[in-house]
Amino acid sequence: MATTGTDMSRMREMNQLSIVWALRGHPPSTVTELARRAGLSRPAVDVLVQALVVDGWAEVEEPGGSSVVGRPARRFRFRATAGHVLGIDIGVHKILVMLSDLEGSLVRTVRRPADPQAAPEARLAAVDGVIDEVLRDAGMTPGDIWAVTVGVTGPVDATGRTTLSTPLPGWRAADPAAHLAARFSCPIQVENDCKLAAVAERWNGAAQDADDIVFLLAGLRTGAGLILDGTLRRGHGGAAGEIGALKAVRWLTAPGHLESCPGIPATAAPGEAAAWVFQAARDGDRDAKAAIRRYTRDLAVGVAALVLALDPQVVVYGGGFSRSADVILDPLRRELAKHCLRLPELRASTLGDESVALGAVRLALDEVDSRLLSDGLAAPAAPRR
Amino acid sequence: MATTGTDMSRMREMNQLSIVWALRGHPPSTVTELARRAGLSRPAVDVLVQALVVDGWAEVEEPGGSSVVGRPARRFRFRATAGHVLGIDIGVHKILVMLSDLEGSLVRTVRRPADPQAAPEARLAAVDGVIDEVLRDAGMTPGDIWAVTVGVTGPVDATGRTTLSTPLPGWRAADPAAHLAARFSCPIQVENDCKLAAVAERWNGAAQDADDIVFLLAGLRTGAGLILDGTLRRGHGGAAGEIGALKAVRWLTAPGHLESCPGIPATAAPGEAAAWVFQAARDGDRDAKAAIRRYTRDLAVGVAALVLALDPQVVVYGGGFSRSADVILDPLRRELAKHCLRLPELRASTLGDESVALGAVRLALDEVDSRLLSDGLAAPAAPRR
DNA sequence: CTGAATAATGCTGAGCAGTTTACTAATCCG
DNA sequence: CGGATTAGTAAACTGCTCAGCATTATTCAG
Repeated sequence: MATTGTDMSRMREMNQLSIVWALRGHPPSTVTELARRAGLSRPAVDVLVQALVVDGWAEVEEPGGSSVVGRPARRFRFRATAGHVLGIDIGVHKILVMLSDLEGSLVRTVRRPADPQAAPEARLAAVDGVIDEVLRDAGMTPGDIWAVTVGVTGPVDATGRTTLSTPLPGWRAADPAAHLAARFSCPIQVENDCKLAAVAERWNGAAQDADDIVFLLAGLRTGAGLILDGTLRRGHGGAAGEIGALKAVRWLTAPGHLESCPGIPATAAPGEAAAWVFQAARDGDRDAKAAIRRYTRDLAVGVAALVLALDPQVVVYGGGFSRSADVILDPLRRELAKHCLRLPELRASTLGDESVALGAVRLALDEVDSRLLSDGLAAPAAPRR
Repeated sequence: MATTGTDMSRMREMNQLSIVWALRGHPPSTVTELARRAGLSRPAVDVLVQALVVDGWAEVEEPGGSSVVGRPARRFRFRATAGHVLGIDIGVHKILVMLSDLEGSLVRTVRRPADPQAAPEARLAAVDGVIDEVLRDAGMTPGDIWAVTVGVTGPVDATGRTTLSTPLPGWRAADPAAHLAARFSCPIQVENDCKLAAVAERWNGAAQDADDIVFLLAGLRTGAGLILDGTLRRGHGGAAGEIGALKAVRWLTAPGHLESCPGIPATAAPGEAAAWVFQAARDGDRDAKAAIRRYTRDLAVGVAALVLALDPQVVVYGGGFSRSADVILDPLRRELAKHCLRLPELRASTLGDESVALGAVRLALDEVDSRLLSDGLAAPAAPRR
């Protein structure tokens, strides 16, 4: 614990930050309200917030129709558009780019299908194209972006590479951070998709109230992201949550139970077989229900391992299959109960397939915040690496 | 992130704390050295440290034989004896109580064997006896103790009970925190033994350099404690690390491979069978080596689950069997390699069976520190709950 | 033994940030 | 139009840190 000494300029910086924190996430506020929220006196807040306005971090909203007696107060608002961040999901089948302001409001979202077989260079070129489109639509340049976070499939090491394993063809040698660094001078972060989705569910999704979360990204592949004590846990080498690699955990073969269900029309594409099974189960099909039971039985072993290892409050079921959570959660819960000491809540994702990109946005915003805390508030500007 | 406003008195408090932090863990220091460490000016440090001396947090060491030219500097030292904490290990076979000063130096350690069959009341009475002995030897009263942490076997919930499971007879209904609260008015914490041992290994043991640690408490029972990003993780219900409850993980039966090893003398007590096998393996006995292989094969499944779930930097092998780590680590490492994506370092505990009590001391000290950070430095006194 | 050299201490004034208090300004309502 | 109410603002005050300089205690050379 390295408590470091403080002088008065640092104190002012901290107080200015506390005003920023009091402004954000609230409707436009009067000086009095800010003073109460930040625990400072009115005159002090007045001076600080004026400085924030001058620097461009805040803006005044001239008083509207105030229905109370007395002199109407100026209301100050955090200038969320002072900076923007990008959250990018590079998936096997799609590329999703989100542009967000500093408060997390999405300015622009563009989704493009991707060729599952595309080589890394082609995939990254496609990403560049989507980014260009987003920036053009928003009238921005790369210099306006303060942080970029990219979600990819597979465990991500400290350099932003996925050297251990990934289903994206050729991707083990790819270096998306280096690729983006050529265009963006701001901090660039690459992160595993499951981890980002977990972050998103805690931010805006199904687990906003929980501090200990296991997120399952369930689809034709299965992965997990872990949030403990409110913070994403990556593990020493960035490979936390890769319980699916354990042979005793049948995550690799679990979705096969769905695809091998009797009755699937021969015309169904590989990705559609599972959806057919889920629909059939909803309609009461016995074979489909049995297939789901087999799927959840295999899935539950790995989930139980995570639950027993981490004792989370909530397990969020997300990913492509989460649309069919209505027919999966109950069987899964029953299977889990057989293994666990204490059963956590089991919830369905509310963010669907936008969770990865949303989590990327959140992590990029966190990066901006941590720069603010360490470097203080100079006039708003894109941080450099 | 609730950044709160700061005024000048709070700033002084923080600076005083930063002086305390700069004093602790260093040899007696001059004002100049403190100023450098705390990032403050000499005059400021001078005033602050004098106040600390007046309040009893620090003491002056009159200059000894200084061999340098010039006026000899006063040297200040953290008054570690201003307060003390207790770390208590309530084991199945032993009770271990450690009295430590605020710097973590052990003042007094007393170990007593315990009856494995003792009922909770008898066990707690025995604990009281050991505590009395420790306090008497040190010339202290319960009022001199600032924090108490107790280690017990089994997952501990938020109230300090072990309602889920524990091998201590009748202990599920026991409430050691309430029992101790009758005598101590300071904060009392109950924690799982594996978790405490993990804390100790990071503090003073085999994993001081690591932030992500899986600690194995291996003996006739097997358990785990997790440290992630430098902090003990308890899980939402305090049951993190209980991977041994998973049926696919054969931790319950793993030690049986050792006890059923052919060649064990019939005279050996149950607890000594394992030790005999380890010694026989050292001497080259094939059966013993095979038994160890079977043991590590079963152990490795659960360890691999933890490693894959958390991706730690280090796995520490501790507990009763850790004395025989020389014949266990290599086979275990080989088995682990079969399961894991990335093999963490595997190390033997250096604290042996004192780790639980030491971890309890560390957690009690952490409790004191967090009180200091939140309540500030009044004159040193035992905090109340 | 004395005085120069050295290094730490202690003191004083300047500067800065936030608080308190009192006063002025703007609006609503009767 | 005046009183009530609330917001903004100026001045005095407190408390803190810092820089610089005088003071003090010690060593060492002559």
